[in-house]
Amino acid sequence: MKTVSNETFLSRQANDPSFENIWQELQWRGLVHVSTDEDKLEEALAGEPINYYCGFDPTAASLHLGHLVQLLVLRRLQLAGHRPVALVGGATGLIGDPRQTSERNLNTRETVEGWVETLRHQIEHYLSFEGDNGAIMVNNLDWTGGLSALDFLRDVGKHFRVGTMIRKEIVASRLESDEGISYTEFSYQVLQGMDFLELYRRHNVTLQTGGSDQWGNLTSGTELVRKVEGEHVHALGTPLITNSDGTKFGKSEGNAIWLNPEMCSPYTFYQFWVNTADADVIDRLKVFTFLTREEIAEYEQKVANEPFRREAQRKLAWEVTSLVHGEEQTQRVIDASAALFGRGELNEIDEPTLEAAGSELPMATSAELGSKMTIVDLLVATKLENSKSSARRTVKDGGAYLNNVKIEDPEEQFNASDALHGKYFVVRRGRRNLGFVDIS
RNA sequence: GGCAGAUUACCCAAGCGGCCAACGGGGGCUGACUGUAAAUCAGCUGGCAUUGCCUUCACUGGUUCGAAUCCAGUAUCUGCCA
Repeated sequence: MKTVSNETFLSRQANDPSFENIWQELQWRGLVHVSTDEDKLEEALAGEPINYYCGFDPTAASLHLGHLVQLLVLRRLQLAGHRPVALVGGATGLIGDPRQTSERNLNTRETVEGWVETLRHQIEHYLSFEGDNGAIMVNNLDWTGGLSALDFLRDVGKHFRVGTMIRKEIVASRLESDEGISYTEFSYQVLQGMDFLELYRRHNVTLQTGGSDQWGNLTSGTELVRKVEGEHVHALGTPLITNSDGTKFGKSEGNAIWLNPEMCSPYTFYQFWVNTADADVIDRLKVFTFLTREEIAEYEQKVANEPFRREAQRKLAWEVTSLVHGEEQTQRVIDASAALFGRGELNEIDEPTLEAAGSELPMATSAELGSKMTIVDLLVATKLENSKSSARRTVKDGGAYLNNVKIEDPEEQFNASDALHGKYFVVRRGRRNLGFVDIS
């Protein structure tokens, strides 16, 4: 989706000029958790443009919010004049980095190939490919795909000490767990190290960024470049984004917040941000928006003085949703949210507005329902519930609403005469989970 | 290659022949209270044609009136030995 208008959109982004340099700004935004020699890195980033990279492994059909943090770090550095190299892990995605919990199931080559393409398109949306420091896109399969196992062991393996490798935090914890770790996943850090070396040689890349959970893999690269090329290159690890209440950031209803609108609707995406807790909203503005230090300070005041207005949450949701889905789409979901969450009566909303709002929600049509329907049928058809058992439970709990009216009888039948404008139902589960049914 | 042990629902984890759709905790959902926030308290948390039935305790087969629980084989993992 790289278009001219995308470049226009990107051209409106800017770093905060009140900072002495980009390093200072990254620190203030809370984006630096660990790094190699801090003074030298700050110096490098404050000086002549450098080339830097971040890798994205195709382990799913879309990037998610964790990746967005990395994309924004890439973009902020690009805005500071440096050249980003975005790496898609066509090779590393075939292996999978070790996770804390358990060994991964390998995906097929075809699957990974497909995901490489979708990730590529997603990444292109966030970086500028124009101008002196236009981004470069690479795939690590290009330099590993043709490498024989023997060459790999002789040319690369020799530089890696097993003692160092097993001391990496993630490897050590997996070794100690009941699960253990396969040779495949154990080798992941070698592949990532190779990437840094390769990019240093091809594009003079001297900095790798990534999540702090990737720290072991990042240093694997800096060490390899030092051993082979005698050069001290840099690594920067961003902190894990956490919620103040201890829950995992970036999930809604147990599902990841994906950047792909097919996998997470813009409406759901927007709602996710609007629901950010007061205690977290300022941190989120720093990480996920280009608002300046001064602007964020104003929102901090607003959260402190009149939290019930939720202005910081609304601003955050607007900024991030338009970054990912565009302003036009964002305006549509805001209008939908206003109509459906409004205090007013649903049947006072005019038909076009209601229809537009509904189209942003999980939707069902009469084709999926009979002429007679119960609240249980409607909850399941709109996918607000996975099963009738679970829908019945919600009704029993008192959390089921049809057109803003609580429904307490799971057997009660509804038909067109109960619908808004004779054809629409707004189905709700709990306080804020909405679905839409069109029976026209 | 040898020996010993493990495999339970989203995660951790109990159960060791019937009282097991399976204790407990985490997570999640819903309600009360609210500001589409947090905290707190309460209920719920396999499916369906819901007073009943069906599928589930790694997999396949067996013993038994009856198995998550016993036996055999298979797979995967862990530890020790080689």
